[in-house]
Amino acid sequence: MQTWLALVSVLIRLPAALDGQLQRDAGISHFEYQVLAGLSMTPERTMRMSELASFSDGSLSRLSHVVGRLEKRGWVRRTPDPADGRYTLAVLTEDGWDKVVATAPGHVEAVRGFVLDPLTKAQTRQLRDIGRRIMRAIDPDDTCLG
Amino acid sequence: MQTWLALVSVLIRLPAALDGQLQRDAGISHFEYQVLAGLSMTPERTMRMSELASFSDGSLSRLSHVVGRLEKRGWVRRTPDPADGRYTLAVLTEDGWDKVVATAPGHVEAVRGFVLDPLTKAQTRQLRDIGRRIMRAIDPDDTCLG
DNA sequence: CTAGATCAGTTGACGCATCAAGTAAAATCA
DNA sequence: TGATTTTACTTGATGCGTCAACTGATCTAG
Repeated sequence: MQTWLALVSVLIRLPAALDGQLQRDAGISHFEYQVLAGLSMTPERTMRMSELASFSDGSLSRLSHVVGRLEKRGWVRRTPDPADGRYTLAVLTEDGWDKVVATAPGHVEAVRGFVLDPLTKAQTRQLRDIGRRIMRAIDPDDTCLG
Repeated sequence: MQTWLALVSVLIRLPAALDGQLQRDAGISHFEYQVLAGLSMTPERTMRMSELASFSDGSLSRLSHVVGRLEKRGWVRRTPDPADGRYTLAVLTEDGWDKVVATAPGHVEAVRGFVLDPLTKAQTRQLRDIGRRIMRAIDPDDTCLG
């Protein structure tokens, strides 16, 4: 019960704190950051919309709206996949890359400050395992986690 | 890093899973449930709006909107606090009490299924401590947690 | 080779959260 | 006592996420 109440607060307040940091320092939401960061991590800075959606834990519809906005800001562009016209490729532009490079350090520091630093090494390891167990309970046939 | 990726998924998917269960089974959001459950836990089934807001980890504005909806559904009513006219008391109605009683078991079971059951006893204890440490890092002068 | 089914993505309407501005009651101070 | 400030809350405009309906491309059966 105590565990649960502690967790509920974290579930609400930690995302709010992280969103706040990104919004203040970079003018983007955490979801937008995940999208840009996801693209930046691939060799070609490119991903299919559906891949990107599951990577960033969002629906395809949500991603479509968000990428639309990111496109207007000049950080992403879309092209049909030459290999299969049903897929759409989201590509990080040069400006988008710069945005990620400028934003990442502050965000990583916030994550450290809020989550990693307050915990012991053992707790950090435990938390990784705890997270995986919970994810398995929520969605047994999920393949996102290593 | 692995810890962080695991945690991000939990932060997004666990609330979604819990919201989903409540929405399907009771037609209310997790926040609405927290509000009703909070009121149901006090002896007089009554709380000041500002107390209720901090209990349920939401802004006063958000609570005001939500209580407005709950009032329309007949589960809560509002009266000015006789002791101080600035405060508004939110009171759980009989129908509201019945709603909580009908909803709680399914929700508790979902929490068990998603969070508590997959973890060992030691992990559950660890998670409580982890949650508190994170909350302290986010908001050092927060008094919500025991 | 073509008719239907399926897959990937987009779009628009609706609901909820957030922010800024507003109201009303109590406290503070002149 | 009256004027100002503070506190508690409400309201309305705006923006984002969700759901259902849609478009177009590819696959499959006959």
